[in-house]
Amino acid sequence: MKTVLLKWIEFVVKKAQEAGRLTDAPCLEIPLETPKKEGHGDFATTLPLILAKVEGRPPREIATQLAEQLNNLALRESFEEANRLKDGSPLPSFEKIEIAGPGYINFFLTKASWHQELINILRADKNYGRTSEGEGKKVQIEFVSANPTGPLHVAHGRAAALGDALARLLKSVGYQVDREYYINDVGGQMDLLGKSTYLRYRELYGEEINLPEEGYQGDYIIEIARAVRGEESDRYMYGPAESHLPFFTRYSYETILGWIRRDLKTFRVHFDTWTPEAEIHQENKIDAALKLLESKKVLFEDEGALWVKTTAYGDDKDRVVRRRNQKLTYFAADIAYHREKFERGYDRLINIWGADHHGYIARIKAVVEAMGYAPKRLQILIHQLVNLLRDGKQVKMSKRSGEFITLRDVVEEVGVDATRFFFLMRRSDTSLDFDLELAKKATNENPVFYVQYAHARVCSIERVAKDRDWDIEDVVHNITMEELALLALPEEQALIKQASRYPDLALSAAEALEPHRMTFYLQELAGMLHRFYFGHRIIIEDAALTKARLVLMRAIRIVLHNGLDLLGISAPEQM
RNA sequence: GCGCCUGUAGCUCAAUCGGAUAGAGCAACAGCCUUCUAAGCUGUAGGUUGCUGGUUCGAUUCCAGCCAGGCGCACCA
Repeated sequence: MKTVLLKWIEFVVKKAQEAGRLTDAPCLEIPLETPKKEGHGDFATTLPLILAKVEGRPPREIATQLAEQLNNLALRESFEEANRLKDGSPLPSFEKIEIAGPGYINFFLTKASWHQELINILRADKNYGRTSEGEGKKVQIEFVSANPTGPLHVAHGRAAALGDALARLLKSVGYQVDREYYINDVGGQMDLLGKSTYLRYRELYGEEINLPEEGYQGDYIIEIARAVRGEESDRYMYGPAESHLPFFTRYSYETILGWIRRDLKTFRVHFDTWTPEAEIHQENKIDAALKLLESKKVLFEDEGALWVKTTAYGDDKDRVVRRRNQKLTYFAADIAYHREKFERGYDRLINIWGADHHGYIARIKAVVEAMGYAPKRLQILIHQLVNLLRDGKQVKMSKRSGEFITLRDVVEEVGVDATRFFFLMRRSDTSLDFDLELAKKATNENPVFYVQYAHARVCSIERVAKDRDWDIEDVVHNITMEELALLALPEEQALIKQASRYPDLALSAAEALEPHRMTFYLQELAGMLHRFYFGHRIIIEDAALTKARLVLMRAIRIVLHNGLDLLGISAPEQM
């Protein structure tokens, strides 16, 4: 609806420019919003206010002139002629076009236009809201990527929900999306993990142990040690530790990665690719990346270490890629990893990182640019950490001390749907309070139920209608514009309008990488549905009106379903 | 000290790339179930958008400087 209207305005502006009524100033983007106030029409543009400066004329004068052209029937015909070829939806008919305030143009659409949109929703059904703006470009989203040294905790859950919702959103607007998990299976942390398990294992045999300060303290390490004892008995009690540690490292790593995979699966987050850092270290991938940097003349040696001059690209200090002891840094692998991602043919890369990694952005962007990739192609989304509360009191969590609440704990208590919705309700760059007690309540304080209940409610209405011998599918597929004309109440109009905003909302949420907009939208739509339900009966004596309202309900159901689906949340038919 | 993020109703948060009178939920108070699901609905109340300037027709939004909070500033990953 909005898209076609935008095209129409664009068309009129272009014609005006051709006719010399407007200067040829390149009009970047035409603003078109849905006003908050009823009296301001269905859509409004501030275009005249923007043009006023370039034109050197009062905005109202420009508005008057544009409005005249927007009402011009001959122009309209030629637009429709041009547009028909591109399978555009029909241009809505206008009740009136009005000039208001300092120079707004307000569009009032006829009721019939809105009824037509209802039919569009029903026809598109599960595809309603899907667009092709992404033009099939390839996007990769790398997220979670938690170190395999412990179970996923709550903040990882936020990243998982965010990345998955973004993937769904981008896919729905026409991108080809891959989800990727980068496994940091290299480095001192892995040795420490193996050592921690080994010590716990010895402890099981009665030995007094001293876990190193930096070691992993969590009970899950003991759990892994027990598993080793179960499978291997006491064979690792003998001989030097050094010869056993690799086994313990690998065993712990595999066990934990198994947990991570399992928990993500439970959370309904699927990854297309799991890339171990170790893989990057093989096959000379790092050498190749460093050679590329060398050819760009950004590598230099100092004090026996190899550095990359990231300050040349906006970083605040240069970074080491090979230490004095000749070991490569994590950063070196990350450079090679990003190079590989670009070489795999992605148009866009999106990394989702926790706020504690934000200091890393400048250097990775610098190095990407240094390698010759447009820095715009890499977007890094930072999500602030999660404040876990219990009864309003902060729970301090630290993987090292072993005191934390896992994603799994939360999902088991609260459920996948509620957990995902909670994580997605807030903008990612604000910190998130997650009160376990509150979330566990799962009552009406939890907004996911509000939205799901709206969907279930429509389904319930349809069940009752069927009991009373309504053939819903027949009604939905064979409704006519004449029958829909019975939907004349302001509440009905408002519901249709809100539902029609859905495609535009999905698009803007995807473009802004802000899934939280969808949660707010759905709450609004659900609220309108509940209010309508309370004020009006759907199935009534008047068969014609019943028919029209059943169609309206179905349209709302479709939008609620599709919206929840974009968030990876189920739309139950019964609650 | 430097950098990034955030300051909006008592609390948690929105606000459509700068638009018209800044909106929801929770908490509080008063109501609504013989009806298609009360996990719902109706009503009341709540604001100098952290502070001070600037940019312009117009600022919660952009810029500068303060104030407060969070996070980061490794030849760790």
